[in-house]
Amino acid sequence: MPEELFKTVSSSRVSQVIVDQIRLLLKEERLKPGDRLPSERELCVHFGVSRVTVREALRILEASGLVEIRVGARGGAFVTTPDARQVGEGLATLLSLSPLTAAEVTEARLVVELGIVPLIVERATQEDLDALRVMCDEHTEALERGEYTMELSADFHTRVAACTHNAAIKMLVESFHGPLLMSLRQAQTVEPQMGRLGSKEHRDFVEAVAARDLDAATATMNAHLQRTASRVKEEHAEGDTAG
Amino acid sequence: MPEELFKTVSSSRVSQVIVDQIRLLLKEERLKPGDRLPSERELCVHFGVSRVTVREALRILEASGLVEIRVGARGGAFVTTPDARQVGEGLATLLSLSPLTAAEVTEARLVVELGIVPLIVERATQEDLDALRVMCDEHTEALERGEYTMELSADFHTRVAACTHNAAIKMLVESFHGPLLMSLRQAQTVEPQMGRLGSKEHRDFVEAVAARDLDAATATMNAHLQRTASRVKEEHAEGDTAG
DNA sequence: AATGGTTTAAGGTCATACCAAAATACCAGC
DNA sequence: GCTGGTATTTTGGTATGACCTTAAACCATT
Repeated sequence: MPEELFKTVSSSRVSQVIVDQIRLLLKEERLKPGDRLPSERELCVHFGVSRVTVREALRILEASGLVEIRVGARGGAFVTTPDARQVGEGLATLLSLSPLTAAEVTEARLVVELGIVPLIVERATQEDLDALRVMCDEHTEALERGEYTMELSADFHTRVAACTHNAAIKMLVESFHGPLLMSLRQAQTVEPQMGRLGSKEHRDFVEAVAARDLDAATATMNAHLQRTASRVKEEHAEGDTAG
Repeated sequence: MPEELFKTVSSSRVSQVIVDQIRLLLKEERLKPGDRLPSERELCVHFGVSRVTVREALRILEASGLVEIRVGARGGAFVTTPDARQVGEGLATLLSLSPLTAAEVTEARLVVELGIVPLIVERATQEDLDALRVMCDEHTEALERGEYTMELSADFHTRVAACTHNAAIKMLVESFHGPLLMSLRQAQTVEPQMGRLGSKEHRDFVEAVAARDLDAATATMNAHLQRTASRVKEEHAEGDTAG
């Protein structure tokens, strides 16, 4: 008896069916960001299910980052505009719970951030360069005041990624520097000389990009990232995999 | 009156509080993959809330890919082992709804898959090479039978990424080739000569890696990816950004 | 005009009941 | 003794209906 005759009876949850329907509407753009779904009670009669079921569906959609739920009059479920921050955050959440070592994530980061240097050298606009230079100045000042944090460094790397003018890449790098993933790395405080060196490398990189000097830019970024990587490794005392 | 006296009362959702608590247990590894949470009714009395609330919390955790819910006796919420497939899927869901163009994603993919070639050349084991060769043979056969699909190609790239022996990178590449993201790209069917050429490039790449020839491996992969990229671009008729 | 209460629409929570599915235990029949 | 069906129990899934909280809008008083 060919068992292909019987399609796996998917007695999936009613709430899941509702989720799928709404998700489909989103995909087909029949629901656009900012739109408001009917109220829970309206959805009940619309789908012919109880409010509990509708609410479960909304919880799932909310957890997936597809809708945002506001209470009060004029409240309801609103389709969210999917921004990079959210995507990166969701990614980071899963990453932080997956069995990845800090060394692995750092290496992945190294590949990406080094791989995009050619794009940056090629595409960075004057605006990009100005913004980066301003950032470097601010960081120098923060350093003087002893207020230089990893977060500032992360901001720099994120802004650099934006120079590719590729939203996917920007998103990727942002997720590497996301808040949740940052907590993975213990090195929140930066020793003064460390920060000073890192800050100088940032500035050198910007100038190399400004000069459209791919080799110099790559070399600078490479040295910068390798130094960070080795720090992560020694912190975790498992620096025996990489050659 | 100094208004700092009053701290903003945060009356977040009860279900969210429960989610946070369980998430914390996961993060602290007091709950490990495979563990089973108490039944819904037990959680009710434990948290002192109603079953509806507990269920909403479970829906959120389930949607986040942290637990899996099974029905029946001995059912309940089980902590999932976070695997790459799941991570990639969640990522792809958001990506497919974010305003990323296929061209952008393709470029990001190009950066990553090209950037990891040095790692692969350095780290690929004999097992890796054997597996890749077997894969190439199978693909050739599939090609003869006219059964060569994009999925097979995706499998190859995923297996290649695994040669880095870095779970983060493997996960990243997998997410690029995930099922949902695949649906973004229309090119599901592969024209015979296209598949033949791609398949040959796969094989050339493997041999270059086997010979530990970084330049050849990079060049081969680059050509292969560039060809794919240009196809995506022409399909979307917006190939005017890249130089 | 500004303040403060009231209405109203919406989500948030609770309690109870019943249904469905899955694992187990048990029991009849061969 | 083994097989196959049936009952029970455990657990999630759904439905109702009620009540509370929030936030916006509306209105009345000063």
